[in-house]
Amino acid sequence: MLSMGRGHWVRGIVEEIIKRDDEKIVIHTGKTPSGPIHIGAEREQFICSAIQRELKRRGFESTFNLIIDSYDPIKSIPAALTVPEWFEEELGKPLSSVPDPFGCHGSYAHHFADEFIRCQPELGLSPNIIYTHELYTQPAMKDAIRTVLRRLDQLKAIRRKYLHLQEEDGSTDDWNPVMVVCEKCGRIASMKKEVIPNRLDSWDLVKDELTYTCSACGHKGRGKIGDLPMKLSWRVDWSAKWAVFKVSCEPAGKDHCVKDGAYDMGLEVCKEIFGYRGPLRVPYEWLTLGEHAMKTHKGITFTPMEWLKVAPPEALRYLILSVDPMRHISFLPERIPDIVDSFDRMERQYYGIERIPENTDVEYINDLYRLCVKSKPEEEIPARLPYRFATTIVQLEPLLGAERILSKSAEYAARLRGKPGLTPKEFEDAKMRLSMAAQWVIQYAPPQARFKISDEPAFSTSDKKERQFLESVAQLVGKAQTESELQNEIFNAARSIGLDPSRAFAVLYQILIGSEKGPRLAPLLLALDRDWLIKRLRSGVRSTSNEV
RNA sequence: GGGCCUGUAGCUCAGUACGGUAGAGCGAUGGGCUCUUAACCCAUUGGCCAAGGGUUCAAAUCCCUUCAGGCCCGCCA
Repeated sequence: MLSMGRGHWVRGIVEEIIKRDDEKIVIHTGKTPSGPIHIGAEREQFICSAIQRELKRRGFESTFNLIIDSYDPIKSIPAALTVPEWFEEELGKPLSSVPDPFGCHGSYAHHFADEFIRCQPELGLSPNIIYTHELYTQPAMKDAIRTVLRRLDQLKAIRRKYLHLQEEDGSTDDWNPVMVVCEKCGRIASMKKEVIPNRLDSWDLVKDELTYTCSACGHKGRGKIGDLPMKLSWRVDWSAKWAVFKVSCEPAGKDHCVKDGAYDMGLEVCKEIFGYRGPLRVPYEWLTLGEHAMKTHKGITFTPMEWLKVAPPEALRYLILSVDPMRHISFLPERIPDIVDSFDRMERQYYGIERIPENTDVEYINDLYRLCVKSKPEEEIPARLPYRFATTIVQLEPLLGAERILSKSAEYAARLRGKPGLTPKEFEDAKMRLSMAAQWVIQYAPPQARFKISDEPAFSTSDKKERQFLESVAQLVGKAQTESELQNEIFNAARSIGLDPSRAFAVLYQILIGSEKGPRLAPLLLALDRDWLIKRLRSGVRSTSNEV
């Protein structure tokens, strides 16, 4: 996709949008809050965000709406969710009128939508939020319902074509796409074995009246189109919103973009029934959790909120926006340090302090960086605490304490940029990365990335020089030392005994953390309780002297 | 049955729209650094570009055919 001077893929999309010459540019995206909304949904959000930013860069204003499909019926309860027994009764009601099983929001829809929405500003996104249960009270949507009923035969023909239904004349096709929320039981569909929407029995467009039968409780109702709570079914609903909002562009997952799929049919309905040409389609592939697709209903999810606990928002934007929409992204939480470090590298390239590989489009880097930062790039490159470093030092917290971890980290981050210290903003960033890294270590770090001081030494030596060395170090730590003195003294001790320094360090790490390598030694030794440390060092000798 | 995506170094992937003879990061190995913040620097190691055929002076790139993996087409983005 990228090559010399071409820039980011979003440019191509934006060019097509501009070519449409819409009066107003409206970008849409939607999500059904049927359960926890996972990180894959952010792909659509970020694509829209990127489009909006690129439009702005070219001097075009645009509107970015996030439609929450809160009026859809709840069809099942996600496996990962524990709900009260009586929740079965809620199936078939609009998500917006199902109670929040956690009790903290006004409805089921609000609970899950809200968690997602609250993450959006953190991720550099600021869509207008539109709930469909509110949208459907608007006159424009009521009109859309009237339009659909007026042109029902034409609509049915389109539907038959896309769903490959046999009957040619449609004489037995009594389908209609208008669903009514039952005044008696509150359901919009029954969920017994399959989804059976509440249907209209009759309608009178002159009187603006209709009758319906509830498929769940059997209630027969009647009322004005303007008064009754109702919605259009899926593919027609999508088109209606396109037409009502005059949507210029809406990305969609590959499932909807299949030939003769929902998007194709939606566009035709939009054009033929509502008289609007419909949006530019931007198809995108899925973001999977390793090998597996995320499935809300099976509880296989990773949510934006979980991301924000362990990694910076820019890195998520980077993960998603650095990949062509039609390419599949395989995400694994274990790889977060790679992702953050890659983002940092790109940042350094943007600011010209890291070499850009040959054949790489500089414009692409520039575009991508601007799309990844939350608002605008800073004048100067911010000093960053490398995430991988953070994952290491944070594991020393039980020994060094939070304060020294923080000061060490700040010092290190500043030194990497050749600065005397961090600005308050950079300091906050470093602090944030430390807490994220700490959380990552707890939740996602693979075994080789973890270490800790073992309670019992897992190592002892019978080598004479090594034993002598350990004794020297035990004596060294008994004296007051600065870090650099101690570090040098350890080297000197090893040399004077004739022990290879790298071996000497390995021995110490083995005794302390059961590994060949570890964090810088002197600060670690000084941070430990002195008596404990001396005992530990000598234990590495004593246990063998018993054997000998 | 129909459609989409992917297959390039141990790993993650650039490079494919406009063909010019394979790159990056990570890893691994070796070395350096009065000697380790798993740092840094240097070097080395790495690939029949899934397979076959075609077009061409020239193919990872275009065309055709296979194979493998993933996914979608019943309101899951």
